[in-house]
Amino acid sequence: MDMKISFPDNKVIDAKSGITAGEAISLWDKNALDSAVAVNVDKMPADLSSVLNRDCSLDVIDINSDNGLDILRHSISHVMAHAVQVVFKGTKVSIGPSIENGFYYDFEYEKPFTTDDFTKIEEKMREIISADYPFIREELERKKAIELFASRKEDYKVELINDLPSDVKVVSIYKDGDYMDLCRGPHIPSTGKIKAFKLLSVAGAYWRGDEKNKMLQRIYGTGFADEKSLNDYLTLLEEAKKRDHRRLGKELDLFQINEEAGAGLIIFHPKGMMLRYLIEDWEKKEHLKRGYEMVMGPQILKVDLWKKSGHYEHYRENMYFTEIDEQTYGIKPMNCLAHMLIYKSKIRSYRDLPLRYFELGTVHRHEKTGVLHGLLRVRQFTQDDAHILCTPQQLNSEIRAIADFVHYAMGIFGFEYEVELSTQPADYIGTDEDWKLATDALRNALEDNKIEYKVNEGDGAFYGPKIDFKLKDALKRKWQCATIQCDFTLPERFDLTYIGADGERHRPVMLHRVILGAIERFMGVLIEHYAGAFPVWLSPTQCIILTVTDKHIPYAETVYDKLTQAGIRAEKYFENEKLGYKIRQAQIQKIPYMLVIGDKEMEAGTVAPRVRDGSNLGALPVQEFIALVKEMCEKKK
RNA sequence: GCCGAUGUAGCUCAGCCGGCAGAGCAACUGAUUCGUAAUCAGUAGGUCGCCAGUUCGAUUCUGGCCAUCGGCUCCA
Repeated sequence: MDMKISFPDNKVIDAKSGITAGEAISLWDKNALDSAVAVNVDKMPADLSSVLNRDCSLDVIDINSDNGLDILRHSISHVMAHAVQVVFKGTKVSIGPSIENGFYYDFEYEKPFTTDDFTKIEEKMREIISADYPFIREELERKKAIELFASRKEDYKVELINDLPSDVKVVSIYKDGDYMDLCRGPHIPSTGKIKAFKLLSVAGAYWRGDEKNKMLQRIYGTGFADEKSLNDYLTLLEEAKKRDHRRLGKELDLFQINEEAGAGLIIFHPKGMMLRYLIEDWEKKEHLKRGYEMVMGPQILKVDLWKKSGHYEHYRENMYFTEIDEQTYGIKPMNCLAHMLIYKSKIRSYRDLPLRYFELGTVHRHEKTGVLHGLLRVRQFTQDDAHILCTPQQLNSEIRAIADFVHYAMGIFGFEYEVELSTQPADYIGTDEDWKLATDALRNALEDNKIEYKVNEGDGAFYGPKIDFKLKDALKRKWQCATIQCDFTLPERFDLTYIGADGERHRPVMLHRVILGAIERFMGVLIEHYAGAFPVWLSPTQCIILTVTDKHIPYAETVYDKLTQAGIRAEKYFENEKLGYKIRQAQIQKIPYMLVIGDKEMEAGTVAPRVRDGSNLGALPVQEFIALVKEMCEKKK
């Protein structure tokens, strides 16, 4: 029986029913199979070995495509599980998907795996690869599959099959050599197709991601189409390590986290504080331009107020409390409460709205020890927080204005970001009706303004849904910085009202929002983003003056004075060292400009700026250099 | 909080299967006065994370705690 198979180039070939997808592909293009890992049959992914018996369209999944790489990595995870079960008898397997940049597999084994075990596992993997076992797909009736995995004591697999929806009658398994795994597929044709892989790390991971479940051992690894791509990736990891903000924070003398002071608490050194000051100063001005008013609330507020807001009930675990004169106070984990009280201090008219209260508010949250991470996850941090109280009709334009603000701010720093809409979580306050209103308000604002977003179900704050802006750092990790949260509940709980045009009392809506998020976290991301080489406007030290010999010091002093008088952040480096040494030191400190002062400059009354990138601006009068730096600051370069 | 690893000089890291603690860089002193990524010599610097236990003796072995790192869970 003949059938017609079509390909993406619109070529249609006739083939006998019963040939495999792989055979069909080589009939179409004899070279296409070389880099093929799987195939889409009528847009559904399938193995190259899958048998065709009706008219269909085929589309090769190339190893160099994102999809192909996923399939390759997933197959490598099977090979790793295979190897682990051979090397460590009695290991139970659970799940092993491909992930961004690699794959992992979760195991249960009596003893902890260490990175030293990787050598043995990798060796066994290489054996499996050179044996070139084909990946063989088999379909089993659900009950049979349960029996099969139960007989092999693979409890996790049994649980997975049991939990499949009841309409699933048949499951697929894949075999390579004497290993078998429950798997949807597809897989690469055989283990020999694997050319480049490496195991990277081992870590604990809860079964099914639930902390109530047993903790399994997760081995992370990665794989690529070829050795070179793998090495490029490993080099990239090394480069990323070099721009780790914790390392740069030390090297550039920006901040410390001191064991004696406490975990998750940042101590800013002069240079780190200068960076912070520059960011905050810029940000305050930007807020004032946009109709925000600066306010400030206290660090601690009586516990009853936290009960009123719902924080006590829903956020207590993350809060610190203290006793003063037999009264319990909560140390603020959020800034909204004082802002509510400011609103309530007067009778408000619809003409007053929107009110935009802005505070660089320092908050404390009791984060679990295991999650603390440099500047990115801390216990005390300062948010560039604002609460906007407005009428429901004003929501849309306010949200738009915030989204524009975020876009502008991210542009200044050159960050890419993605937008997510997070909806009602399991633990929440307020009515479902208000939640719907709030969620719709956010969604409509996104849609009206044609902002692309994805939905994060159940990820909202306890008092309202939110729009999250996730920016990407050097390691391509996504960090939540800006967020907009829509809240109908707190105005209700605090009985906030305004007098409308109709003379009646109405309830305002509140938007919580941050632009940079936490200043600490933002700085961490910023350090990695710039690899410590801050643009001129943000550099704690903008230029460093290097003397060639001691006799140039008096003139260098006059240059230093002119620069500092002009508001340029300059440093002296007049030590008795060779120029090359000083340049090296300045280079390591990533200072934007080095001003070399020698005979030529002294005689001509100039400076010779060497730029951080190694280029040279030649001799410039000091005033000209000052103008240049000022222009850079003006342009936020 | 959970799993695993780690904690030695300001920094990066050796070392110790129980017997006086080591290097490079940085710092300090001196010599050198030098033109675009490391001049030479010398000096000083450590309760070997903290607290117990075992031992004649613990930085080393054991236990607890603290902190850090890689993840999980949670989050700005």
